[in-house]
Amino acid sequence: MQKYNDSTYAILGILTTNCRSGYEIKQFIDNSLNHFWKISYGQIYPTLKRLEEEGLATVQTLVQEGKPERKEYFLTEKGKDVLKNWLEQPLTQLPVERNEVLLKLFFGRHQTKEQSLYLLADYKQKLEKLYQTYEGIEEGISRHNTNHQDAKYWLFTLDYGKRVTEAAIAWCEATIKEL
Amino acid sequence: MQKYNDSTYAILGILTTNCRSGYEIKQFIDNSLNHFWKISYGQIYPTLKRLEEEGLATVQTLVQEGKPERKEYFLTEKGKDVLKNWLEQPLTQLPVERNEVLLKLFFGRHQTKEQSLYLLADYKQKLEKLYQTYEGIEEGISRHNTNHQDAKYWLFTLDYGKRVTEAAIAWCEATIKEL
DNA sequence: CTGGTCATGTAAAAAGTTACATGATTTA
DNA sequence: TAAATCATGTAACTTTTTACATGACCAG
Repeated sequence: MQKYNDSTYAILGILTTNCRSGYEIKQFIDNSLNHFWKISYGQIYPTLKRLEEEGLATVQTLVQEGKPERKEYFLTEKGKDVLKNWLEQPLTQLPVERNEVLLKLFFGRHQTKEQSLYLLADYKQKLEKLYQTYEGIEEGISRHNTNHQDAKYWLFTLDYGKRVTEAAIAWCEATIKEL
Repeated sequence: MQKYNDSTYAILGILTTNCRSGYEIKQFIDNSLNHFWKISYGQIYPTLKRLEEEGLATVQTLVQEGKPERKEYFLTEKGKDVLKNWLEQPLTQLPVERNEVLLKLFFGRHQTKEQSLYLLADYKQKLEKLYQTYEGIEEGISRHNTNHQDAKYWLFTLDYGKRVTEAAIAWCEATIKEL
């Protein structure tokens, strides 16, 4: 079976929800996936084109009154199979999570203590804001999608984000003290 | 001031340690930076070339007996300035950390419960191994570089890795229970 | 004599971002 | 009347990985 990159699988997965057009997919990503996967239009449209070319999806062009044309994509059986197959594979290796703050702190000897403290304080603040964003999304899902079949899994991913962010905040605090 | 990408700054930073050649830089990255930043030869050599061309570093070619030639790079004042300037800037925005496991779990409705459990168990196992790797590196630094000026900062970054990995492991456990 | 270490590098491909172009409708 | 929303897409660019090429030495 041919291989695709993870962003392609993400799009394949999103097509199982009721998002059908490139525009809708982008919105879905920005609202629900953005904390662990983001994709730009520059990737979405060419990918959708390719999915169709390779028989993983079919297109239907809708002409709407007062709105631009809209292309709706639907997974084919082949597309569903490809997605299912990917879902079954465990990940081969943990990806390296690039972290600019750690990179800067790593070379902290070339900075003043104040600069390092500022770097960490700023990072902490951004993480706290992120945590709040997670809480907001979580609440939104809990309120509006209680009986949505996917909601359970969406909440799991948010819980991950919260826990990891919490740990990072605690690290900031501890490191600020130790500096 | 011209902008460079973060991998360039990483290389600039490594040149402040006593790593001087592309080969040594790669080793340094694999041993010390790998948990939050990795770079391939395909990036290192062209970057070093560029650093020299733009006056951020100077080269000295060493002819060694019984070994290949070795190019040693040294930061210039300009190079040091560029590094320092970068270190001073706080990060503009938190990067999105792509996570393949979360992406798969997000579409967990299309999997059996067993598959999701397997995915999480496998992820947990990999995280535990990673945690042990961190402990190993930490011990190595504590033992051999106690009085190295950089050691303190290196240990901070490892602490980050440990804390975040710990949180991820706890999430795996909680999610496995809740599934 | 095989595989590892030391050491350089390049070419091609893949992956991803950014900026642009288009244009109608709706809302403030 | 300005700007936001809906909706498509591409071209150029940047970043990064992968695979290849070269070659000597040393240890098992």
